[in-house]
Amino acid sequence: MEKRVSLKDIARKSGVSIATVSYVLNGHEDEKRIRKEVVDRVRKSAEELNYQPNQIARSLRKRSSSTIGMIVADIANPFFSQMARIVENEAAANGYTVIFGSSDEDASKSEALVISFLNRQVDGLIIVPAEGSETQIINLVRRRIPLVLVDRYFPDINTCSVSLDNFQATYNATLHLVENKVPDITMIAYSNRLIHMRERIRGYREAMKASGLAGNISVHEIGYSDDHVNELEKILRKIPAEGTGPRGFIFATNALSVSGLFAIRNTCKKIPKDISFIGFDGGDSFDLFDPPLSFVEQPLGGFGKESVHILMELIRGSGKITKIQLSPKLIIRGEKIC
Amino acid sequence: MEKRVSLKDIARKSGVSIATVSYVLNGHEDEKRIRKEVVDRVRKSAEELNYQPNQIARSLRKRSSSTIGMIVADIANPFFSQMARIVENEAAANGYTVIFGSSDEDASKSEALVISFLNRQVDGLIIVPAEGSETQIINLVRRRIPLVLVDRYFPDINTCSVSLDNFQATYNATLHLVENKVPDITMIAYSNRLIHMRERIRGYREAMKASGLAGNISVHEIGYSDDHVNELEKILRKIPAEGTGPRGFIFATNALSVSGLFAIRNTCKKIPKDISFIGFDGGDSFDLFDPPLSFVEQPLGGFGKESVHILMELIRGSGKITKIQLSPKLIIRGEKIC
DNA sequence: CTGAAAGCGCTTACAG
DNA sequence: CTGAAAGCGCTTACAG
Repeated sequence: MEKRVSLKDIARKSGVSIATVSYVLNGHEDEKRIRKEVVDRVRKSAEELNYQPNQIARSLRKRSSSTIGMIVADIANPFFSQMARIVENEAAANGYTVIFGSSDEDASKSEALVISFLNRQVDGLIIVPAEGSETQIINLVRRRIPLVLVDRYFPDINTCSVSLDNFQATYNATLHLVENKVPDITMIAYSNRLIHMRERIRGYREAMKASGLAGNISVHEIGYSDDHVNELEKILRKIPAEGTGPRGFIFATNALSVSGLFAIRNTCKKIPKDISFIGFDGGDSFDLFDPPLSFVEQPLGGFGKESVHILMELIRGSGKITKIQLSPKLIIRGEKIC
Repeated sequence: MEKRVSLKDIARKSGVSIATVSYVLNGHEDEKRIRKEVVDRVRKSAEELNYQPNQIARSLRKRSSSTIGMIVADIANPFFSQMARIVENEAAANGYTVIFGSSDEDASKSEALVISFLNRQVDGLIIVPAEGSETQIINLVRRRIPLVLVDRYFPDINTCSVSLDNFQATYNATLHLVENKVPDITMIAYSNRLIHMRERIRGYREAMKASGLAGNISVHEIGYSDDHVNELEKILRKIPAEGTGPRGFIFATNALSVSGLFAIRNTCKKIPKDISFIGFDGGDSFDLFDPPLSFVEQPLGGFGKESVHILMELIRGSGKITKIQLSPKLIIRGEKIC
């Protein structure tokens, strides 16, 4: 690589000190009362030399890198990559760059990323916490690292967080099916202790109870590393061929919803005749279905914007702990298009 | 944030100089012939103080940040987010962190990202170049910045690149339809001067000519910012109701393929009865279709791995320009599942 | 065997 | 109005 031009080069070229150049280029010429003539000379030199500041040097000196770290479960997953895109834009609007990392829902991978990001002196972290990552989160809180948890949080740890009202999400979804005379409703979830999953399951259970269907409660918790489609096919095959109507299925995540669609297709069940389907998050697969499928919509834009917004406040020094819970929207569809 | 422990703290605690601590912690204790006893003392202190190196300071001194910048069109697009994930993993395996940015296929946004990343002293760049970004790429080459272009490249600019054999991809796809007695084949592409698009279109054209179907050549180039689905619906509605068989459609990108599926559904055309469909890249939407849809498969893993691999070589100082062209795979499916 | 010292490229409190 | 100087936390050529 070529040698880069530094403040020193500009200083030499314009016959002033490095300090003066720094003041001018950082817009402190007024408070430092630099002569207009000098200001112009410096600006011109910087322009001519095509000066670009070395952010690393600046970061070291300012003890702030204008970088934030974001840890998601898997950046290849559309739910997270869409969120990442919004975070990227919001951060850029605030003059920040984002480093991303994928934890694969694994606490030790997550910890390695946290350490790597902190060593790179990120100014703050946005984390989709993995199961079992309580210790590392507590550690961050203790060290007063600006931190926002998103999608999930730990009820016992006092941190900023942006999450969905997960209880309401599945509660509403369940009620919707009940109102449509679907009494046999199964919830498909991950076997995961994290709050977002527990709340989604609880929402379903409470709605069933409230509808007098406590006896029909049926929750399947699938392991993260299981063969989802295969597990779901097993469940679907157990449905008696002649029932009293469609059987309801509510899926607790987008990945499970899509696996559900595969299992339904593979077992030749039909939506809506055999199955009343409610997925989680949107996606082309839901929209392309005819009739388009119903789902719980998550406010992705809100997740991204709020988390950056809160993090910026924390970085600027407000010690305020903000916990935001966004409302889900139940998108109901059913009209056949063709 | 708490004050971090530095080499100085360890030096004081173990009663040696900062230099010695640095040597020990960087594994130079043998070549510097540090006494075993001192080595142990330093290691123990570092451990006890829970020392974490400040990468920013190290980067400034070493003039290398162990960070690479990757610019894609849109990280929210699964094609790019999947590639990003592989790049993340490969880079991590080499001790590198990745900063991502989305250009939205806009040369000026891309340039802003390039500048921002260089100011952050990235050691190299992996770029999915936007249309019209030749100048900035030439600039990078001139400055000898380690650089790998991926997905597309500029034939007139001598850079490392990893791309698909795009000509072969659509050539094969077209021949496949011809062999299946589908003579009326339309190519749906972006109106874009970039090589990957031109080659995909050329592959189709040449295959048509080679099959004696030059008279049937039909290419639709859709603007990036147009309403794709709407444009495609217009095209589909022009197909005469009673034809001599299905009409072939080959889509030049994944986004276009998915828009195509929406347009087909919206106009109530049926695959495979009315339309022989060949998409680009995989995806749940293709797999969920019954029968599953055929498509040109891109070696995403290869894109990610090769680009990081080549970039690492460049960073290590090999001046070798490597241009890799990966082979597409035509995935043909058609058996109805239900 | 070990350390003093220079220096990476900045910013900023302080002096004049 | 402007600059000398210290210092952010490291690495490394050099001296002894």
